[in-house]
Amino acid sequence: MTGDPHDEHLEPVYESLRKRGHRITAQREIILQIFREQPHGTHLSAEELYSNLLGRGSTVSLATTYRTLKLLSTLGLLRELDFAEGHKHYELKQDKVPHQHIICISCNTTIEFEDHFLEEAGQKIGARYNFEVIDAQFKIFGTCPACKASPPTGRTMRHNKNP
Amino acid sequence: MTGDPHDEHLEPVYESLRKRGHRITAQREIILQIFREQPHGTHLSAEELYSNLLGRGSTVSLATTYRTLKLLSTLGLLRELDFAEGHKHYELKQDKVPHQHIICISCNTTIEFEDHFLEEAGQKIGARYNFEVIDAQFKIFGTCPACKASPPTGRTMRHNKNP
DNA sequence: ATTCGTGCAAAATCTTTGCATTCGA
DNA sequence: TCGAATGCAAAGATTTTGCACGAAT
Repeated sequence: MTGDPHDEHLEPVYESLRKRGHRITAQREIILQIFREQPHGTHLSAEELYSNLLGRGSTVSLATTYRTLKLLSTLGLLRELDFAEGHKHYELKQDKVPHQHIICISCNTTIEFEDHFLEEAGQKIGARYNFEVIDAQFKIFGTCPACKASPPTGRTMRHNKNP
Repeated sequence: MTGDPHDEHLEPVYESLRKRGHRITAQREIILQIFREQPHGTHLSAEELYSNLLGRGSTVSLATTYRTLKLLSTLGLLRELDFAEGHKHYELKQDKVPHQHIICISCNTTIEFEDHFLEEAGQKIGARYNFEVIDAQFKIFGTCPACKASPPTGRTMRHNKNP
């Protein structure tokens, strides 16, 4: 994209780390790399990221995976998303317009959409309360067309867990 | 408020339960009762609700507490809120304008605000995708004025857990 | 009478942490 | 060098579940 791949450490992402006294380790680099490779809008859970890491031969531990996700989220480099599934998801925070989510509480399907107004609203409202805004998330929970048509089962519904 | 307290079972809340074949049990009643008694905007975690139950002599089990919270959320009677603290919070869904939240990722303080536009936006966007909207949540994560001024510690920050 | 809901306790998930070692600045 | 970061394994926290009994319709 920018040309020289060795400019990496000059990227704002690494600046954010350095600025606050955090070190740039191989583990943090590869984790950020994985997020960069994801199609825009992809959100990974800690386990998914960990599997991806193992898949490419990395020896990053699960503990470090969690620690890194938390750190990067705190720094505002990742968005921490919660779809009420019992675990969190993370995605790289782009400079572009962030997207928001619609989540089906029956099948967990998520649909993404962009909305400039919501972004601005987050900034404005945060400013109103003197908050330093890291991320604004708009989430719509409901039932998707498919699940409206055919409920999971006739009886007590259940979220998809281990299919 | 309305007059006759025995109209309870005619309330829309109970209608929602019956309508879908769910029974009205003493456990569900007392849990709903507790939520009704909370000041508007209060959000309880499962454990907080459970403590409240025990406090008033109820013998509702923690398992039922969880099951009821999930059921009532699915029915749209409660809002399930996630402030990235590792556990969820619930609040009674009022007919009034729902409020949204600003959360400090450092001290976990939450501030509430209302915004008519956001409510409408949730409905409209959901409709655009043919979703049956149960709840729309706008959350702003950031650092509150106090924490901006005095970071928790000089070193690695940590969320408040068991003070 | 049925069928759903509950309680109990065990289990499953997800995440965090203490400590010794390793590594980045 | 020297504190920050990591790996490992164990612990913690939160939520779910199987089963037998009790309750609501």
